[in-house]
Amino acid sequence: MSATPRPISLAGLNPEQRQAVVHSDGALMIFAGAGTGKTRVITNRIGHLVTHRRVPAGRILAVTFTNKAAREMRERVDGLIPKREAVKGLTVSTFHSLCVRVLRDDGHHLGLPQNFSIFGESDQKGLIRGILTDLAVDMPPAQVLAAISLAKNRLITPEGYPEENADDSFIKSVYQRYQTLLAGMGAVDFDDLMLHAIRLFSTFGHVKVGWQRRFPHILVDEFQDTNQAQYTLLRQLWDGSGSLAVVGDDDQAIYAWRGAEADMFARFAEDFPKARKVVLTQNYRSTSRILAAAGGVIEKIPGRAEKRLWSQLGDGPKIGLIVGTDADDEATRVVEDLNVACFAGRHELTDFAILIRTNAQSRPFEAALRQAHIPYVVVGATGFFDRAEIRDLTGYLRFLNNDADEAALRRIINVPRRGIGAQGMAAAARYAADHSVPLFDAMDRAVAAPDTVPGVSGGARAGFAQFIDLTAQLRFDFERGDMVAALHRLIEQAGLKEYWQDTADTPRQGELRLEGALELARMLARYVQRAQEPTLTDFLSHLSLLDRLEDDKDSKGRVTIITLHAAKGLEFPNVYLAGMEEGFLPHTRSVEENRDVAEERRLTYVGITRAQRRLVLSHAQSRSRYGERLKRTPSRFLDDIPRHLIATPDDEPEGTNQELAANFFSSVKNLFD
DNA sequence: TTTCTGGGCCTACAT
DNA sequence: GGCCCAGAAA
Repeated sequence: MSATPRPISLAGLNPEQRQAVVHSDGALMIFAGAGTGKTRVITNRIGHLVTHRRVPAGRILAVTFTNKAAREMRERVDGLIPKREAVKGLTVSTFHSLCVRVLRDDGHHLGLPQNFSIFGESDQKGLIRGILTDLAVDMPPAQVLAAISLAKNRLITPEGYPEENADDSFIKSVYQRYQTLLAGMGAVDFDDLMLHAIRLFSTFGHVKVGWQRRFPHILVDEFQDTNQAQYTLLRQLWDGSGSLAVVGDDDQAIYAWRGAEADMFARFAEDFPKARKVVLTQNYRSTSRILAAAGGVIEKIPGRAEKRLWSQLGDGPKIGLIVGTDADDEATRVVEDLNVACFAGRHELTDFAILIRTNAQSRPFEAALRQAHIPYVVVGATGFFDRAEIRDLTGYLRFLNNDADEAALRRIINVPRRGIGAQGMAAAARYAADHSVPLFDAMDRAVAAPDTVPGVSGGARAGFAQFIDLTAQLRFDFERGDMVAALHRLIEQAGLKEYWQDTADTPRQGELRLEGALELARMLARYVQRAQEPTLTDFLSHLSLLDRLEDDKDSKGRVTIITLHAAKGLEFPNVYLAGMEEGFLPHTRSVEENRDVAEERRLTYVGITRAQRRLVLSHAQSRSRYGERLKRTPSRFLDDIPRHLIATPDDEPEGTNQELAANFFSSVKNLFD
């Protein structure tokens, strides 16, 4: 037993923050405007529970939006409580990670195998594409998938899916079939993680009670972006003993398209009428001008609950406005400004972020930064896991973990080339469907007894045989021995290394692929070292649940390019909000679909409030798309920012000429020191 | 006949 | 980078 740690000090907190931290049992809502010290409140609340109220850390669950946020929160709690042991057993995780844990432990009650696969977006699309092909319907899989995903986030089962019109009935039938296929493969998709956990808790009371007892104290970050499924899970998980604290900012709700409800706080207040309310309004991040600009944009939302943020950080510089003739010009001007500001203000490159609406916007900025020899990171763009070699390797790992995982099997069956094509696979699939056996069994039979599976050519049969031998050997390697060594053998001996080199466009690309593969091997090695009981299943879960924010390079000494959605929760001294024009903010899709532009307004608000000191808005007068030149108009939200906050060409930049000159000479001098 | 290869097209926001 | 289609290659 560890000695009781010394109670943490609450001296640095303002009165509202302190209320939120020391609130005892029951429901608690914390309205935390941008930059008002939300994470501080959560971590201090955890610290307070542990050190003042002697709650064992293992009884506390903190739910965050991303794994990255979870890791940061854990680190901050560690920093708060010097006695490490006191926080041992604390659970900080995302909803999805928590559900994986629940389902690995207790999913067998639902008939879910312990080694179930987790399907990502491309697996889902592949599955849907297959169904649509079977039904001879020509339709983009993404559209059907979006409908299914939205239904799941709203807790609508295939049986409960509406049949009001032909479209609904069609989606319903695809949805039903999709779920059957997933179940047959021992697989769940991302949304299912939530749904299955909910079903598990509602069907098996004793399982629910077990988890409830485990976490009497629950804290939820970014509560405004919780969807119906997540909220339901939360309500199942909390039995009313202990405390349930939800923290968030309805002005920063930007995930309605993912099934988050318009006003989660209102729902919470209805469900827990006795909930204590705390509102945090003192902003510790931004200058008054930035807050005024943000306020101008957000205040226009009809029916919004007014809360005025204030700060003591002074006016700061005026807000910059950069207008480019086209996307490249916008980027060039932004980078020029960034260069000067970095130099004049004696900033680090880390202090700068370029915020974009869509990933496609990053290209011109990357080009301009490269041209200026300024290092940068694009956060969460084409992720590590989208790379061909990584998908090949994880395909193998997934198949070895669960040989019913058809998506993985199809990915790797002809990698490296084994002479198996569409015809061979179609023949095997036909047999599998006719005889209700898994696809892999059909392949196995085609090899063992060639005549039983019609339509498989000699070449394909030889390929199947080769694949079966290889995976049998690999499975043995992974189950018996050192997983890291087994992965290296897979890369070296299964022909993948040669395959990646041979199919690369340039030798350099081949090298990069091998490096990518070795990076995955290092990730496995790190996992094996850290985990108490390393398993392939568990490692794969970790990989599936990694968020796109996590695989980014260290941003030290680099400018950050990041989407508005991914930037939520972050802050930078200098922020460029790019593409402030109709089409991006608000996005064309939100206008076309006649959706509420309020969410676009909130997204702009999120962008503005990332800035600590200097904010620059930029837009382009035209953009070319598919060779076409499109004229662009400035965003309507620009009109909502009070004119006097925006710098005119006559205004002095942050650094005066003298300062500029002084900095120049001192940096030249540094070169010689 | 089946697999392989090259070129055109397209791509919100993401756990 | 993936998908789809057309034509080359085995």
